Amino acid sequence: MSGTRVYGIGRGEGRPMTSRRAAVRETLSRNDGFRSAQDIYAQMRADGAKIGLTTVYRALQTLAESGQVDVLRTDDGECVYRACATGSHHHHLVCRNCGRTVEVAGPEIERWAESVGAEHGFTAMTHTVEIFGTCATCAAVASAG
Amino acid sequence: MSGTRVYGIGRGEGRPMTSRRAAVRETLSRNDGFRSAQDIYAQMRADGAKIGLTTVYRALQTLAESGQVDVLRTDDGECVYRACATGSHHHHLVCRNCGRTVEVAGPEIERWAESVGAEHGFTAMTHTVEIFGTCATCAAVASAG
DNA sequence: CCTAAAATGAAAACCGTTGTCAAAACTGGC
DNA sequence: GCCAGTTTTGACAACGGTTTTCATTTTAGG
Repeated sequence: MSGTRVYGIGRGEGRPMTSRRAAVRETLSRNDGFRSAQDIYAQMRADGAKIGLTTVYRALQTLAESGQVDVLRTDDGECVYRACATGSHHHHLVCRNCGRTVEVAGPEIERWAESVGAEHGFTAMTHTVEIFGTCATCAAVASAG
Repeated sequence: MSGTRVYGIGRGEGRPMTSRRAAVRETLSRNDGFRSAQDIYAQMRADGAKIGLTTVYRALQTLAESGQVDVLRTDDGECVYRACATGSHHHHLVCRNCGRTVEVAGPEIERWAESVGAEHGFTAMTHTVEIFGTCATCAAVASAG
């Protein structure tokens, strides 16, 4: 992943970009895959940052609201976040082992979802599409180890 | 939805079908959409059933493990369950207002997910695809009221 | 019946997350 | 620089869905 691309730095999107929020975003963007609030908190503390868990939670949800990071829910109900390279609509191909994530577009999926909904009289459609798999690296490690 | 179709009644799938489990499944199958454990519990108690919340949780997860009901997570992290008419792989078109659910097949989606994964060297792919919208009935009510 | 194994349920524990509230850090005037 | 007003921060408590614990009840076989 790219990692250093940031969005509207210095102005924020609705809310001011405080130092803590910037630090949270920066930490998140150094990560390849989706990370939980507690992961980010632990990582920041390990790096010597002075920040509270509550603030990390708040920063992440602010960033999510403003569209600067993507949110997902894991199977066990945990919220995980990721600083995606693109602000436009996309889906994710996620390694279930290491969390490595590839952003994928799927225009045919958008069309499919729309038509399925219309077919049944539904309107104002939205959808969630995530693909999980084992990435090449993890598969190699698994077969070698 | 059909509602009365049941699966392997009287034998279970891995675990015995106890009276409570049967009651939970029966209650769930009387519902159109996805329902939470607490919904089912409340409904059963309202119907006069003598059952504990813990048992409802356990019954639902047993039924889910054995593939007799489908599980989803709502945006706020709640687990919701549904007795689907088909045991084979499918997706859901869910009314975000009333929960009414239509089961949809999407062979092109399966192919798409598979090829996207392969393209990036991923293996053992799985995916989650859910479509949300406002059903015709709810849209009508909203515009009338 | 009688016993062993499984299921049940009330209450406690869990755990991610959100609310509370006082202290700290910004903000725009003076 | 200093002040009043507002926002942010963070330790801690509370919340809510879910799971665990454990004593009791039910079920299945002899």
